[in-house]
Amino acid sequence: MSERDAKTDHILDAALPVFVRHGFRKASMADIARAAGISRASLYLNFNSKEELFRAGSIRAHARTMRDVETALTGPGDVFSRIETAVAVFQRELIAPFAGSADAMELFDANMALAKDITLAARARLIALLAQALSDTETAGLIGLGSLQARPADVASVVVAAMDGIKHAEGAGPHFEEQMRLFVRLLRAAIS
Amino acid sequence: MSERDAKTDHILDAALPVFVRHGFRKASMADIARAAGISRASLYLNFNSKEELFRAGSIRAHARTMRDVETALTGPGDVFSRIETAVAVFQRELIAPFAGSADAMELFDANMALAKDITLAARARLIALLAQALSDTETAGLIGLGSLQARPADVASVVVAAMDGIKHAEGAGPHFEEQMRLFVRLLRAAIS
DNA sequence: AGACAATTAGACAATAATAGTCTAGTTGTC
DNA sequence: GACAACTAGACTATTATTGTCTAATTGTCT
Repeated sequence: MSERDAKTDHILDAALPVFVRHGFRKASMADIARAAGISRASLYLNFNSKEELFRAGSIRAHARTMRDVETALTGPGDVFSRIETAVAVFQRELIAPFAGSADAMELFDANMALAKDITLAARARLIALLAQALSDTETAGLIGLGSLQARPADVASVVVAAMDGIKHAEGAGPHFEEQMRLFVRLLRAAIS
Repeated sequence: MSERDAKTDHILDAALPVFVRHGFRKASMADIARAAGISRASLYLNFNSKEELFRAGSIRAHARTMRDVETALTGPGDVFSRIETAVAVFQRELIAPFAGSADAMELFDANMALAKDITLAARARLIALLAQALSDTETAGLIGLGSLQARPADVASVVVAAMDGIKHAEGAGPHFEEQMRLFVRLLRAAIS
């Protein structure tokens, strides 16, 4: 890792809790510079604007998460437990850290305004990865999608949609993993 | 309680977490109005300025705390346990709620700027109450201050100073009550 | 109905905070 | 000394916030 990347990482590490605490709008570049232990001028040497900085943070978080999601899907266990883990990773790394913020809505709005492409691409990739896992497992004869009359990609889409729905349910904080486990049991029963 | 006081209380209840979360400067009147579920215009009908609102909150917190401190000092137990409880109450109600904030320093600064008189009066009253408790106990012959060559008010001042010192010690969050208990044991050993 | 008090959304000007840029000076490294 | 990275601080343009005001709305009382 280059010096430059290390510094970028350090700044983003410092910026994250500032955004979580204050939201995008109220988090000032001065706050972020102070948190990173550098001057405001230096901060602008690394990022041309607050929006670019936020976008870089979103890009890094998505990249890390998708790496972990891939790891989860190539790990041990049957396809259901791997899907369950992958979805849990996606939720834990990309959603939970911000959902706890009082400005969660504003942060998600900022993300869609500044990193919509990244966010949608990651979501599409998650669906594709889940579909691939299902497809491989079906080819191996371990599950059967015939009874559902659905392609792997369709099932993967439903899994991700369910994840979204469970996430958005009220008071879903501690319930997410539990509800997601239930959904996976349901899935397992349907296509095993 | 009049309707007016109930509304005032409701607003202050809503404003407190906003100040704790954002600090005085970044907490806007719009934030507070939203938290209280009223319009900004209505907020200005109840408080003429943000500073006046903050001051009212400080006044209320100090009044409540001093009431609880008095209760603690007239409660059961020997004078040492009563002092320990009283100081713990003072700390828990007036300091701990803000010390947890990321903007703790700014909040204490704002308080000294806007409610210095209230704050110093409460502190003086705490010392006076402790001194009175010590004095009564000495009159009853249960403790002796002679060996220290100190008046009750002097001992009370030292107790409060110790409280401050322990509060300000680094990482004192969970250690406060424990260290304060130790100090009280020390006090007990000295003048019992 | 009509008077009344409390509230609201929204406009408004004055003030303050912030973003982004720039300069001059510092520090540490080759 | 040359160089790159950094810094404090000044600076303007933009944006946010404060505190005030008006007109409209709502609910309450007579």
